[in-house]
Amino acid sequence: MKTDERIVQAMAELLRVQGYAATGVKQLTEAAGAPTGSIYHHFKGGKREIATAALRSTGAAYIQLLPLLLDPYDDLAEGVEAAFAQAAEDLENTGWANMCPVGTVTGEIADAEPALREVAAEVFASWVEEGTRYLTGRGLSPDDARAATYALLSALEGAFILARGQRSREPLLAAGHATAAYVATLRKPAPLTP
Amino acid sequence: MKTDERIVQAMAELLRVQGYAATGVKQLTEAAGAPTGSIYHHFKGGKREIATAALRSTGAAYIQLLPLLLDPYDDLAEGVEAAFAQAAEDLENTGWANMCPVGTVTGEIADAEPALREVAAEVFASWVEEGTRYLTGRGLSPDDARAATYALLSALEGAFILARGQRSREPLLAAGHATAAYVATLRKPAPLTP
DNA sequence: CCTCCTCTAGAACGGTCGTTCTAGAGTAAC
DNA sequence: GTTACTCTAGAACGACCGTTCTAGAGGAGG
Repeated sequence: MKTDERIVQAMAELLRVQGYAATGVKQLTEAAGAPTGSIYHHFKGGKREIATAALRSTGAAYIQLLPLLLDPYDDLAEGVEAAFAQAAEDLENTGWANMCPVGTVTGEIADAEPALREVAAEVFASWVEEGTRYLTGRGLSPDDARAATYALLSALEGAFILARGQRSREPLLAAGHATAAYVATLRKPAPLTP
Repeated sequence: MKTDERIVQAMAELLRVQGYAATGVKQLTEAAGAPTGSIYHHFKGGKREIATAALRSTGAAYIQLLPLLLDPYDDLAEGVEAAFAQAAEDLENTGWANMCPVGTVTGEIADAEPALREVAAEVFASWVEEGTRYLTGRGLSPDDARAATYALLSALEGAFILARGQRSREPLLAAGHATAAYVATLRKPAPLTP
């Protein structure tokens, strides 16, 4: 793997675990196995530029999980609940460290780092677009699909925070169950027209 | 207001807007109108101790909003949707700055600051306890009430992040609608026993 | 008046931050 | 061998961090 890719990946990992402000360049040099000189050679913009690259890269990678997780389930609601359960297991297996770097960073730097906030907004927007497309393909109306994507992402990001804080799967399981119940109401046939 | 209370309140405000790592003691002295000496006189534990006090104080204050927001609505689902809409309006009116300090800090420092993480976990636990009690009082079974509280908190915290990142009410409105739809399914009469 | 104590005030300190700078290793072309 | 260029390597730098320290202001009790 090329050095610049190693740097971006290491940054993504660090952002996911400890956020932007707490991640130092020195720590990044160790995690990426590249000294300061290399880092600033590849990324003249320094820490901020690397973080934006990491957020974009994460954004592209995570959205691919959506069909991967939901396609196996004929019943969409069932798939949603299973996806949250999977996330809960992953979180616990990594010692409650794994989270979504985009969510972590957004909460932290929304005001102090406008450039990063904008990149996070872009990533969220791409997720919503992709999620809407996918759920429309699963039979939801475009409006319902978009709202459901927002609801699903919100529940997931929020449950990550609670689960991580409490070191418990319960928030993720409860949020998954709730989101599944909500999605199930959307798939019911429209009420008969009078 | 006493100096120590001013300090805690200023810290809560700063945590809400920019998180723990990005909040400096110097900034706190300006926001609280108290010099360094006063701060360390009142809080020997320094920044960390003030942050824990701020989280606890916030935790106690926010949970009081629950009955305040939901009591006026006979229909629980309707109340939930209205509460999210209210949150969306507040967020926009403060220039997308207002968030929940507990959520912000938890995402940021879950690993780097174990003491703070533990306080956040306590606050979440108290919210879950109080929310479960309230929703049980509104007619839900204890299990449903607890799950619904987790789902509601998760959706709210997550939607805050998305809304703040995108500077849009849409995530909060979608999450509110979804949570309301889920709550509505819980209030339906139990299926007839065979 | 003096004494005692709480709290204010901010300068000073060591450490760490993100970044820059200088030096050299490696490699390909000629 | 020489040149040119990319990338590695880490020391050095100023700025700022959280914390500690010294000094004094302001009252309360005698």
